[in-house]
Amino acid sequence: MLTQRQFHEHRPLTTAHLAQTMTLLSLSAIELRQKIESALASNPALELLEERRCPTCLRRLSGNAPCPVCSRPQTIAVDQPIVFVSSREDFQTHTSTRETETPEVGVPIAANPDDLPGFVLRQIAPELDPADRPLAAHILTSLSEDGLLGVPMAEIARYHHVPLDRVQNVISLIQHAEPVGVASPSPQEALLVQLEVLAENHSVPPLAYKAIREGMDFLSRHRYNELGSLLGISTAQAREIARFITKNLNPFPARAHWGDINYTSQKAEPNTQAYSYPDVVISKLNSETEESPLVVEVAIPLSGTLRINPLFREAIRQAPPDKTEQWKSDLEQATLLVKCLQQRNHTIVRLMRRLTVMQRQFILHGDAYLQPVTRAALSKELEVHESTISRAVSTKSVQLPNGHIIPLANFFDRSLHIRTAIKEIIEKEKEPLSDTQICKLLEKRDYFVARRTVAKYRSMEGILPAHLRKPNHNRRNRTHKTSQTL
DNA sequence: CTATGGCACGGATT
DNA sequence: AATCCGTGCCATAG
Repeated sequence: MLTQRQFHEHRPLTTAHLAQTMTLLSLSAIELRQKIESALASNPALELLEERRCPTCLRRLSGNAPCPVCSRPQTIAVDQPIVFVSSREDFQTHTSTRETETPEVGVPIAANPDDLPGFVLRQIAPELDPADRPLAAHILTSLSEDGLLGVPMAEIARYHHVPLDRVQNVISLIQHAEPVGVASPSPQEALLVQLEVLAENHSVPPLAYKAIREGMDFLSRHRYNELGSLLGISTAQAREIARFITKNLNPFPARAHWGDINYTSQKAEPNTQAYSYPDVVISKLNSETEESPLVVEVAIPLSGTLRINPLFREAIRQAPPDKTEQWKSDLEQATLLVKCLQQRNHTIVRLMRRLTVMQRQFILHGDAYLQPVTRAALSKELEVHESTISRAVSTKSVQLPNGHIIPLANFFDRSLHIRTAIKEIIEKEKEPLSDTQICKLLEKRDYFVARRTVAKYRSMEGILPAHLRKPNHNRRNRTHKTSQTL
């Protein structure tokens, strides 16, 4: 049990406090913004202090501390990341200046999270027949919050007096822009488009298409045995497929990101989570050199610092008698919120500091270098309950120095590095290698997994068993990068 | 006999 | 407490 900090408030409210800390911790930056905004609106004791920028690097800072990047000690160890809380989303100003120069080229991460239509439009502009612009505009403004097409295609066609297939063409163009699958009429179609795009650069389980096309119903309900019999495969295999799909595809393109998807959350949750909005941004202090400390910015989606309005604290003494109770409780709630917020940030900062040290290689060099770390181990180190880590990790996404945005949970993926290693081995193999042989090769790279597991990963990646693979003399070279910055 | 896939158990995660 | 994931054991295919 963590005794955390003893708060010197006369009313500690420990249970309420703990409960709220938990909730706040599990909120992503976007959700947190809503929460704070509503608190600000309803509680006069809260006050949003103006944002403060570091005079040198223009980072937006939270609280009163000096800019941790610019005021760092000269002698800073390379493996010692600089971790701090930063107060608004547009870190992009200093990490990527390209964006402002060429707005046509959509760099996904730099998008304003509130402007999905414009973001997509910029990407497709070069390929879009100017005559179709109104169509595209119409489509993009009719998107639902999830990024699906809210109105029937026929309606759009009728409205503009154009043939249906022309609308279809525009939609198809839009679907292939980031976030892939937007403007699909249904989650199902969004998945299909994503799968198609994914298949260009990766191998995908061949049955995934059929699973989505025909087994969507089972898929969304986790009815794996039914799905299995539909596809003519075992339940376990069906689960593999489903796993692949949930892991790599997103039925609601405008939602968070590749990764965690809620098939079940069909309930009208006002989840306004914008697409690709990182909760944490990791960059290199000096992006030129290889040996450079990491800079980790934990996002607070507000421009400024939240605090208790000191005037309110004063005023409460002379409150009109009928209001004292109300004001008191306002003040109480406000302090609670602020404290919890601080604690949330504190926890995340500690978490990220430890995590970035352990996963430095992964952050810099990609999937193959991911260290297997369990949440449990980390929770022990940080002396918090494991569910705390779990909550903190599962809802958030991180932007890596290479610009990719991934779920923070990926930092704990126990199999990713092995899977990429297996893919590499098979890419390079001359003759088909059996699982056992692959297993041995993995051992040489210090990856110790059971032979059985190799088989699983292989099928997970949609790679056929050895006896069904072709001898690989001139297999296509793996020069495809997933998303070149164009 | 070897290579793989199915099933089930136990630890990790949520 | 329910679910997911890596593994061991066994059956089956070649």
